[in-house]
Amino acid sequence: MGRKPTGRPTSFDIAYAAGVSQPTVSRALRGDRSVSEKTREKIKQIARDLNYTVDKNASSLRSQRSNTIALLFFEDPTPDESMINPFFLGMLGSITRATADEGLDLLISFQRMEDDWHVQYQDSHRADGLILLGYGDYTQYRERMEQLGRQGTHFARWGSVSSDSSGVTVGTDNVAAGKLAGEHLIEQGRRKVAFLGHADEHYPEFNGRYRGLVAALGEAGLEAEKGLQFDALTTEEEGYAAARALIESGREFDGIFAASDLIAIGAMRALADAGRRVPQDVAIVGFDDIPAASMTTPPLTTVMQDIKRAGQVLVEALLAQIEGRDLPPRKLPGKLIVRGSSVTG
Amino acid sequence: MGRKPTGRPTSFDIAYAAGVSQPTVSRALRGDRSVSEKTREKIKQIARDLNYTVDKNASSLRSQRSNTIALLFFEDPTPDESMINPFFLGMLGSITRATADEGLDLLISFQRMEDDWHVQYQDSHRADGLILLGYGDYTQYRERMEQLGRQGTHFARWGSVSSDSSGVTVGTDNVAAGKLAGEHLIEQGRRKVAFLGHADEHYPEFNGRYRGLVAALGEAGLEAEKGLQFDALTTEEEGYAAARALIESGREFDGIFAASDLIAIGAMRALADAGRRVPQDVAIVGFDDIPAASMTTPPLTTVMQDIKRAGQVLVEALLAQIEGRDLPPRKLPGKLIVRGSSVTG
DNA sequence: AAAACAACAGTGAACGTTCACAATCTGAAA
DNA sequence: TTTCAGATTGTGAACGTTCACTGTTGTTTT
Repeated sequence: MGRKPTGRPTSFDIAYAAGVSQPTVSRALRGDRSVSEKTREKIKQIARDLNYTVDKNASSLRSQRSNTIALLFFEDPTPDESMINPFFLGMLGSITRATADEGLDLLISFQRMEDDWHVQYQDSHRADGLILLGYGDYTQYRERMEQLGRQGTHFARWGSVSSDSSGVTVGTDNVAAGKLAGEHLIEQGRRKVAFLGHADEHYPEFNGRYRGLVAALGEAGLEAEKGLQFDALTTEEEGYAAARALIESGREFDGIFAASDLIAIGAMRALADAGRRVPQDVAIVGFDDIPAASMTTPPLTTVMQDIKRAGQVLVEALLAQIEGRDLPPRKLPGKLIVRGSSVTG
Repeated sequence: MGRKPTGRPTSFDIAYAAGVSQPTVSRALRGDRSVSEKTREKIKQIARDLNYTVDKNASSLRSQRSNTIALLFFEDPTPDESMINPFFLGMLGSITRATADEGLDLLISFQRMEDDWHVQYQDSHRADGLILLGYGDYTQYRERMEQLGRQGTHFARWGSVSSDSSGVTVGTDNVAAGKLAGEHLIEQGRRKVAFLGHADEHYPEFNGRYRGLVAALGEAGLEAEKGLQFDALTTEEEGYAAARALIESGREFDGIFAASDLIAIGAMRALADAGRRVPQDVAIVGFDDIPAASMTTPPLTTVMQDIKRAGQVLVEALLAQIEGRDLPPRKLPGKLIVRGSSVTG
């Protein structure tokens, strides 16, 4: 008689060994206050001895809470699936850390815009909420987000902070950060600053950075030439192409503010190919501070996004939302990192 | 009468609507062959209409299978937690893709060597198996792996392929790959090739690469000078320091094989600071082919590890092990990527 | 001393599946 | 006609927790 000899121990085994009822074991291990210290210690000790761990599935099923969140990367139709935006990879590290600190598990998934199983994550009780990271044309996934909102799915998103109807958004204050970059270039004596990156409202983050640059120029009594803005998505190739277009336009310029580091790196290569010296002929500032930024020659001046804080804030905001108290959108400051690509001497 | 009006639908709701029993719904959606096509279609349609999805927790609890695997990064005590080895980040992308293709969810977690909750993932039924990625002193986590083995935990590991007692190991054929690098340098006319990276048995991967280099030199009738090997872990800083030590040793050298790209990048910086030209004075070859490798000036010649395939093979091996059929260790070939850092003209 | 209240532990059910087995219904074999 | 294998579906239980209550103490209040 007795229980089957095989398999991992359950809370019943612990209860039997401790001489208490099974729910008491559950309460004790969960930290419920209504268990006396003495009993709790005893139970914990036995659990440790028997190598017992709470079954996550049973626990989640009964409590309807998985203590897991899903991190979803949305990519624009990327030709090469393996090449992930390094900035988001950094974010991944930070979010991992933040979730671990909260005792949450993290499920991750890369998705293309076309897919739509993201809607399933919370429905199937795999996760209590979602964190969305994505870039590319904003309007494309605005619709998805509204769908999530309608379903009552909890989610937090990194991106341009605006008055979205649902979910919480956390993002860098792009306008202020762009202004930092502009002011720095102006301080370095640059007068004709080009902007590489999409600047229309489909790309609200880039757009904010552009507006910041324009504002900085304006305050210095300079004018932002419209002809000095060239579209580029955040890849090295597009940065190269945009810089090439800029050079071939024949317009004069002595500074470049690139909407992302990858664009800046591509641009630096184009400048080198065209025989323009960085920083002597052209000072260049990027955005993101990805690891590669410090490895270029010359090292790239850039605006750092506070990735570490970003992860914390995203998780915080998501948890708040899950618990029913909605948080307002949050803007994080950017920080200028001055390196060799923008200062002479 | 009737069920409570709120909450998401369960399989009972679908069963009621379809006029069948609840287990039949489960069978139909699961793809069980013993359900007639007609019934299955009907059930699937209704499920779609009612926006029903199977509850992952209930399913996993009953079936004792979570269809989830956990990806664990082991880091050596890293001062800056946010800086993750870019090579492993690439691997992450590949593993994500592979798990998604198999219909598996992926749980991720970064751990320091000191932690030991990794043992819990399978016990608590969060995951069916583990994939381990890590670098640093091998002996440090050899012990952990044996513990996992004793517990009967399923796991696959990326690293140096050897005769480990438990788990499956998948890795690049480091000796062959190192030989590729050596042969290339020799072809470029280099005769005194230094190796930057730990080369002792505590770091079996680096050790294999070193042995490959020595073999290539040997076959060309050259000798590997022991004084030309300098320790370095896989960071830019250590690469810089190692190259610095090499230069200051006063020994002659005209080629460098770095055990990783990060080391190579650090070394290139040290060479530049010392006024040595790459590739004219010193040809340099790295290992990994991380994204930054193509962005340095000059672009870095390196040995590419087949990341994409690696992810597939790891997942494959793990699944096989979970299903009880153990697979032998797998070695993947490396591929030489020639760029500007090793060829003149 | 009776009543009221904590503090703690036990009881039975519920979460939403999947499993093992029994039951039904077909059409074909005997 | 009887029988039986094969194809479907239904029945009851089980997976291992957590939840909502009920009970039992011992302590404090009036």
